[in-house]
Amino acid sequence: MSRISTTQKSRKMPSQERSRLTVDAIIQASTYILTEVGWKGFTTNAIAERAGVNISSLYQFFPNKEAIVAELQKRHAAEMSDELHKILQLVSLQGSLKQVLTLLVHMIVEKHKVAPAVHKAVLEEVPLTLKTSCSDADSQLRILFLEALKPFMQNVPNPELAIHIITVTAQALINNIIVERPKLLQGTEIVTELVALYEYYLERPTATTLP
Amino acid sequence: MSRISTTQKSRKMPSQERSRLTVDAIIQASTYILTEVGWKGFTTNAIAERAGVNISSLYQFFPNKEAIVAELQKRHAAEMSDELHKILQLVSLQGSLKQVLTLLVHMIVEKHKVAPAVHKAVLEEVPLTLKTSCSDADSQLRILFLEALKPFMQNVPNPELAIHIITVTAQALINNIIVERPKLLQGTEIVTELVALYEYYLERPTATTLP
Amino acid sequence: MSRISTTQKSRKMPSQERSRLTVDAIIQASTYILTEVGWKGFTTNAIAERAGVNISSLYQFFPNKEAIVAELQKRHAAEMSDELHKILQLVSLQGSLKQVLTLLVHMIVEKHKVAPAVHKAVLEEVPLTLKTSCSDADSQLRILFLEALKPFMQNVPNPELAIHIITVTAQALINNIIVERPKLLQGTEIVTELVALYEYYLERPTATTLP
Amino acid sequence: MSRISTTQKSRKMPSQERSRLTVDAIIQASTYILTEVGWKGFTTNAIAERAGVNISSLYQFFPNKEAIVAELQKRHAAEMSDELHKILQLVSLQGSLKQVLTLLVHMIVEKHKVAPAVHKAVLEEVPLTLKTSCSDADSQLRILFLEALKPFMQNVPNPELAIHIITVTAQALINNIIVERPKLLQGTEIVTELVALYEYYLERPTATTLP
DNA sequence: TATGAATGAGCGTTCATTCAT
DNA sequence: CATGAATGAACGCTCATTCAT
Repeated sequence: MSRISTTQKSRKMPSQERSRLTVDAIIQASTYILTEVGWKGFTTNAIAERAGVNISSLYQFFPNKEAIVAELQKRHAAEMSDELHKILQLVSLQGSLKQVLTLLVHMIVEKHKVAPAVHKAVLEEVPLTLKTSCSDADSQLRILFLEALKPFMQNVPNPELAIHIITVTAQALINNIIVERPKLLQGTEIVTELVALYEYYLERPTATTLP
Repeated sequence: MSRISTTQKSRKMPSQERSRLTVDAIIQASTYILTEVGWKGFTTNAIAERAGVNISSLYQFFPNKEAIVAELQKRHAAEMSDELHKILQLVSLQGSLKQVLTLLVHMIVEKHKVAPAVHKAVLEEVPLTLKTSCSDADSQLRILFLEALKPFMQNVPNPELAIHIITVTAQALINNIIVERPKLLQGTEIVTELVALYEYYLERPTATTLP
Repeated sequence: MSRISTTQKSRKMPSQERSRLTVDAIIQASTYILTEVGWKGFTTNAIAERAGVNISSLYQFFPNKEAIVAELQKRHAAEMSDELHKILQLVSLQGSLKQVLTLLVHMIVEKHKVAPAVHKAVLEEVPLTLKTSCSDADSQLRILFLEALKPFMQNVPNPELAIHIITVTAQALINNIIVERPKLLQGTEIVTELVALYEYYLERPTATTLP
Repeated sequence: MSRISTTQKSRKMPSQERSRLTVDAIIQASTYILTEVGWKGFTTNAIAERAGVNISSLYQFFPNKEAIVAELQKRHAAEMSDELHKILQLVSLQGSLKQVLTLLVHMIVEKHKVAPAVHKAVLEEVPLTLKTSCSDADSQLRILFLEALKPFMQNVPNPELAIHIITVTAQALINNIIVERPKLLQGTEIVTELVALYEYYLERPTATTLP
């Protein structure tokens, strides 16, 4: 399965104000189509038409369709990352594990409530084969999480793995809830449950051993 | 988003043995293409060619492409379900929570190791829009889990939600590990961690309350 | 400059009578467009439309545009080859060099008169990069020429090269005349000249040496 | 002072001088692309980018793509012509036919060896439909050839046609050899053969008649 | 019934060329 | 004037699906 590198010759970055608008229109149209129509309708022609720009203009700024998807993901990840960043720095040095966890989980859930459509679309519609590793944003995020939660860990043999498990499961669960049980997002139950899930996982009474 | 009815009944009940073989050939070819080539190569023509059946024959047994995907997922889910069924019945009445959890998680992990390609393909390649809710198989499974783990629960306000959380997170985590850290599957660490994650989540020392 | 092999997976050969007609229609339409419109108008869509077949049908029998060009050339070369074959076998064993040469050149010229449009189109319109080596037909032809003319050669150091030179120059000259001086084809002058050109080249009075 | 002159320059001369540079850059870029990439990559945008000039500037000096091709051919033809000019004037009045022919053919071959890439590109990549008749350069050249070789002709009924035949066939053969048998260019065999071909064609023992 | 042939709709992408600043 | 941005018109090609034998 040969894949063309997504980051090939990224077409000219817009230098004039005019083209900045064009690029924004394309991104906006892409977002709209992905969220409202889905991946099947996510065609370059449709995007250009919805953006009100010529298809060739689209290709002047994005070398191919994948690049649009990548940009979408990049922007989405950056948004999330920024916000998390701020909050993490605020809460990291104060409070109990439960308090910190509550804040973190609450924040994640809130973040997902804000733009659930985009989030869902990026996560659900884009074929996983096209997903950029997001490693930059993700790994940075995990480092922050690690630093914020490490002080509370007890008997955790592999803190980095624990953080990995937490972030992956939290993301997955919230996404699943968005899709399958959206009403749960409106209460606090889901936050409570996730805090409960992770609290004792990090503060283990004794080392976990197989009997 | 208008969707064409996905789950029309398969046009023809394979009453004869020949039909059964044809359908199997199609399913087998579909599986091969999905795992070895990916969703992009998953075209009805390609499937028919690989299956050695005429494209029209394919459409005699499957009303459209989605039906093939649905059948694939159905078979895959059924396979998993069956196995889980058996094991769950074996272990449900004996041992401690940790033992039961260990067995369950170990089993899930093992199951994923056996056919990771198919699993990954069904999970990663098929656009989520096409994913049948799998509610039949899944909900049955969750009932089994619920029955197996309920006796151990302490201070769990919503057992059904807890099971939901466990199954969703476990699936997600294992899938993530298959994709991003496949080497972890070879050791027992991941099982240990998941057991640790769920053990105290189900046997909570005291009711979880926000301070 | 990477080239994709032209002879990749040549699509299904037509087995039914119906598709034979389709292929013929495509070839005929291709010929028409190439001769009457030129390379610039030689698009697969135009060919299909002119042929009265669906564009997809075209691609059912030709893997890509190059394959159509190749088929065109193949058929054209085969036609020429066949005729030359026959005539060469007739004249090879009788007459003087001048007579044989006259027949050969006359035949080539006549052949070009018959289908000058196709010939010109294949030779002039198709970018040389797409020209198949034609080695099969051409080399066979040259072998025939060699056998027919070798008995007459005197003091020719490299008969095979001489044949190469003769065929290449004859082709080129006639093509040039078709394009630039078509009226010359109507008289016998051009035949006379070519015979004169080749006659003494093959029957050299003495070995050619540099003084 | 220098400032004034500079201003003057930048108003008048330099604009012409600049234009020249721009045109040269375009021509140079065109040559590069045609030789190194081929006709398929020969797009106005690519040319402008490679030349380091804006696409609109390109269209300020060339009304369309064809004009670039024409200029390319014109310059190439002029180059060849110039050189031939000089040599022809040198050799025309001395030596035997064989000597003159040898010099001429040798010169043509050498000329092709020098810039075979450009030559080949202009000849092979440009669709023949776009080829300018080159009549200016070519006909001038042929006149020179005619004057140089006419004194040696014996029993040649149509000297002008003979020259036409010689130039066309020589060009074609050498081009063919560049493409198909480039190794032949390294020896003298090809020169010898061409001289042999033309020598007796021009000095015919007796008038050529059909029996 | 099983098969080869057919097809409409559309996709991603390009390019020669022109506008507008 | 020079430049970045814009654009219309295609182009090569695919695919899910249906027809006709």
